[in-house]
Amino acid sequence: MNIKITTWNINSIRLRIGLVVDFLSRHAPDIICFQETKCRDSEFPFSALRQAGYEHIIVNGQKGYHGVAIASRLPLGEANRRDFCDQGDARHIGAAFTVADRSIQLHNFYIPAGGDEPDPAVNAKFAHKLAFLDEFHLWTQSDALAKADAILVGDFNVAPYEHDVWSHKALLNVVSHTPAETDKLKAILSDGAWVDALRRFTPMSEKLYTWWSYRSPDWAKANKGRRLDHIWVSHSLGDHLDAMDIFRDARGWERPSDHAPVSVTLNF
DNA sequence: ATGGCTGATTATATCAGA
Repeated sequence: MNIKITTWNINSIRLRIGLVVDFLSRHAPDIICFQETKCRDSEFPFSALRQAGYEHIIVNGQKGYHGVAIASRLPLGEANRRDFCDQGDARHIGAAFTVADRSIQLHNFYIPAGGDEPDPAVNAKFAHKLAFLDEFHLWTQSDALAKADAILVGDFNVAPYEHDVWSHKALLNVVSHTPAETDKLKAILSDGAWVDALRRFTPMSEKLYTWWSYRSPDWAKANKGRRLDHIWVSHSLGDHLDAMDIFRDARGWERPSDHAPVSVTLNF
């Protein structure tokens, strides 16, 4: 059997619930993970998602910004929400689901963007991002996770490889592609516990983007994108990866998110 | 050409995104 999992930085779930329902009707993932829901849990559009067939919903929101959620056709185990860096931010939610008699942990992240200045000494947001990545690294090595079937998804706000950005040279000192960030992300991957699922299907020499700035007057023509959104699977699941899609069309829908939805399909 | 935009806020300018 197949299972399809989508991640989408939706940039306000209330504003774009219509686009979400459209996406779900067209592509029918089993599970969808959202970032930047930008609402309190009490304001989350549960009923629209339930009507679309996603009965199992867990949320970790806050007023106005950040916020993550998971909506699923499959039952989800108890939600866990870890406050990385102890700042009270809603940036993580996780839960287990079962497929083919295997229990798989699913963790959904919204890693800090990091502000403008790529210097932790003068930019507290960048310092926060680097500290978050360090804590994330340690957490991936914890026993509970290291021995599990697990999938990590979300907006990591880092484009780790040369061809994850439109110009490696132009962005080397731009937050999201600085060596301070990309080295940390690559170190987590190179520990060997994770498969970068999008790159599993696309050669390192090919450009691959999931985000295009709102500021470009013609984002599609300029195509100055970055691969900020990620799906990593534990090595135990690597051989089950069956397909990957970046739904670039969704970036061109009316009043779009600046991120495209990204899916992987696993086969068991 | 790192911002030319966008979203949320007991708003009408400020913060956040990246």
